[in-house]
Amino acid sequence: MNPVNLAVAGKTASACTCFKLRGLSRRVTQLYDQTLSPSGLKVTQFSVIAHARRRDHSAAPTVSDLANALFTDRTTLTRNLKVLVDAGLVEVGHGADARSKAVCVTTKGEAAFQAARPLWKLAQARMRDLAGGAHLDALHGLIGAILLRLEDADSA
Amino acid sequence: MNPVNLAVAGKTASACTCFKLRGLSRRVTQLYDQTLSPSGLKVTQFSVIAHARRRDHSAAPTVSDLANALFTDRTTLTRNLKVLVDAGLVEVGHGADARSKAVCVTTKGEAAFQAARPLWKLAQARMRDLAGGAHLDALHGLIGAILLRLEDADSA
DNA sequence: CATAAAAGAGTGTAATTACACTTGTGTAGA
DNA sequence: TCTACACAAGTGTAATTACACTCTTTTATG
Repeated sequence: MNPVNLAVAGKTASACTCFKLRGLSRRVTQLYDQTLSPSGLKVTQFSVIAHARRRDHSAAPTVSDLANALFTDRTTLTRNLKVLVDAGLVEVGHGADARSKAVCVTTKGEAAFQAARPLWKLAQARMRDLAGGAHLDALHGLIGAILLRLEDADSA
Repeated sequence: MNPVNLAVAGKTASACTCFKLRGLSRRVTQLYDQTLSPSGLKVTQFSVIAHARRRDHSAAPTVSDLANALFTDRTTLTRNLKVLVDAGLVEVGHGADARSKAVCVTTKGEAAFQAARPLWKLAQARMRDLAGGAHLDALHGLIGAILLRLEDADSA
C-alpha cells in the first residue's frame, strides 16, 4: 500500500460525513437537554410540543402531519408521543377520518412548554456563544440547503 | 403581541439549532444505513470498528480511549460494543491495568469491515452527489470548528 | 502504611430511532 | 357493488443514546 492509500485509509472514519454529523448532534443535544432539564422536558419532547401547538391551518395536526413537520419517521413519533401522553402533556384523539388521529397539546402540556421556553432560549444563547454566531448562521444555512436537496432527491 | 414577537414565537421550533441538526443527522444516518445494509453493519457499528482497528500507538484502545475518539458517552459505547461482541466482530479483553480493558477487532470483524468499506465509500459518494460537494466541504469545516469550540468550552 | 481521591468500567433505567409488518379505513375502477 | 389500491396508524423488534449509580482498582496524600 502506497502512502496515498495509507492516508486515505487513515481517514476512513474521521472523514465520514455521517460520523461527524452524528457526533456534533450528540454533543449539541446534550447541551440542550442539560439546559432544559429543570423543565423536565428533553429537547425532542420540546420540539414535538412546539410543533403540535401551532396550528397553521386552525386544526390539530395528524400523527403523519406532525411526523413530516419533524422530519421524523412516523413510527418514531408514535413512540415519542406515548411518553408525552403518559405524562399528560399531549392527547391523541379522533381525527377527520376514522383512520387519522389528531394530536392536541393539553393545558398541562402548554404550561410545560411555557416553562421550558426561556430555558430553550438560554440553550440557544449558550449554543451561539459557544459555537460562534457566524459559525451558527452558516450551519443553519447549510443544513437547510442540504436537507432541501435530500428531500428533493426523495421525491424524484 | 406585536408582529415581531409573533414572528419570533413562530420560529420557536424551526430556528432551533438542535432540532435542525438532529433532523439532518437522522436523514443522513438513514442514507448511510441503507447503503451499508448489504454488509449487515450500521454506520454506528462501522464507525466503532473503523476506530478500534487503527491502533495509533500500536496497542488496542481501551473502552474510554475509544469513547473519546468516537465523541460518545463511555456507557453508550459499552452497549454498542455488546452488539459487536455478540456478533463476534470485536473482543473486549484484558488491558494494561486490572481496571482497563482492550478493544480488539476480530478476524471476522476485520472481514466485515473490509466488506462494508466499499459500501461506505458509495454512501459517501451518494451523500456528496445529493448534498453538493461545496455544501459538504463547508459542512465538514463547520462541524470541525464548532466541535473544537465546544470541546474547548468543556475543558475550561 | 492507611486512607482518600481518582480512574476505568459496567448496570438500571428510560428515551429516541426506524425497519418490517400488521390492522383498519377510505377511494377509485371494473 | 366489490374489489383492489392507497392512506393512516400501531406493534414487534432491535439498536443507539446517556444520566445516575455502583463496583473495582490505582494513585496520591497524610
